[in-house]
Amino acid sequence: MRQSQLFTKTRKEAPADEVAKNAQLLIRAGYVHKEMAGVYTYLPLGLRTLNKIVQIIREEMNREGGQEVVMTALQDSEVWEKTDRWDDAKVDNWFKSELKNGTVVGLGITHEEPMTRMMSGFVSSYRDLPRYAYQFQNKFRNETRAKSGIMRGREFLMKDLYDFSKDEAEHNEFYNRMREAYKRVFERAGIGEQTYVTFASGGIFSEFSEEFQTVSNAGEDIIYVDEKSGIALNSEVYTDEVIAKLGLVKEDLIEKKAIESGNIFHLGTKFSEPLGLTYKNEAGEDIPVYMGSYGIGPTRLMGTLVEVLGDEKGLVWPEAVAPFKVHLVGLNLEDSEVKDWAEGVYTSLTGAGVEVLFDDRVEARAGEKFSDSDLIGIPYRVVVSKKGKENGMFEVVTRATGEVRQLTEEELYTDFISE
RNA sequence: CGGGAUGUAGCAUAAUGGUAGUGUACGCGGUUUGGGACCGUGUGGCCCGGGUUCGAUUCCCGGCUUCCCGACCA
Repeated sequence: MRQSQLFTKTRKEAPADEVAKNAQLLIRAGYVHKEMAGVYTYLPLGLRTLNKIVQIIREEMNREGGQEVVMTALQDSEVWEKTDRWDDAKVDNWFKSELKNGTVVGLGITHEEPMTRMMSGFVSSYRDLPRYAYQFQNKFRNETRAKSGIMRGREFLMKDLYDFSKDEAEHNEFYNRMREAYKRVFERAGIGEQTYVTFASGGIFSEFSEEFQTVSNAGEDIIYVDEKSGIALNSEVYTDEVIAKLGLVKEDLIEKKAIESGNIFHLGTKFSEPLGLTYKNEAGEDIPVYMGSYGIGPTRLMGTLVEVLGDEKGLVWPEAVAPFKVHLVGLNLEDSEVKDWAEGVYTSLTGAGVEVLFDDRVEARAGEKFSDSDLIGIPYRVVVSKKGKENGMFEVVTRATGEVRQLTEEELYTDFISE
């Protein structure tokens, strides 16, 4: 993509109404646009990154047998009344509205209910289980206080997967696979090292749920980490009893702030029973389906990456989620020879399938281009200039480390295309 | 939802009971050209409603907005 055609622009100053690092940098770099408190639009660069995150998650879900669907945002209140999650006294963050005929509807806060009801049309025998369905879908939550930029919004993208298993053992087997899948997601997104599987309060079907907590000062949660074992506890279950049960020693636990970047949960028959999702076993008996839920918010994950990896100059994206792999920065483009050379490199790289953002702006000065490049945070900056043209070299800068290399055109192609 | 702030140009800010200045961005002219360079010039603005007042962007009341602290976050 040519930067001269990109409709977004960078800004030197962050908006006064954003304090969160993620919002400041993402807005300055032109990745997101704030519509309202807690509601952000994803712009061309931001959407590319968001889609990369989504794709990583999708691949890992598919690998474990997940089948992708998209459920509706608009929700029928009836199904939620059956599980007693419609009443404002029970769940207070619904956006509610009604149809012209008076039927009461809401915008989905999560999708256990409709997913369970929908599956009841397809599951009737033990032969139909287990099954796994998931989606990427915008959730709406009428939070009393949106904050932390894109980390806690009123409308946000969520991946939610549900497992439909015959019994607890079958569910647990899948749950364990999901834990590993989640680890792979965070690893691939570039924050595996900072992300801990964390014990948290469970629910009626299990003592614990597990959260994926990414250590960051921007976090809202307090966790206690045992660095030797890599086990962590959420402060909500930080008791002597739990510590002993997990075989940990209190003195070894280090308190840290962390962002909840994912969650896996045992649901048991909490939804299948009230919604009538049962199957016939081999003896012909009706048995409620045993369920679990698995959530990751791609938009929150994007914010987490900014919080954890961004520096004073701007965004720093891991290659796997960067909007482009290469930021081709053209200097001295008023010189037609340099321009032709830069265009040739752009054509060669893009022709070989390399994602390139080409800063082809003729009027912008070098300093501005470098600052923009740092802010936008693409992993590799390739500088084409008159100086470089004269000795046949490109300057290649790695954004994350600041490493600078001088490569010939051939070395450049070897480096970026061969893999 | 309780408490505290806030609202001036696309963005960031200043002053002011007599209709507002600066930076940046943007347009034009020129000098520059590897880290947001410079000179000149121009366009562009007081959240909404009510009250006080000869006169309100300014003071008062209400609303809304946004932010912060707390509560909440299934």
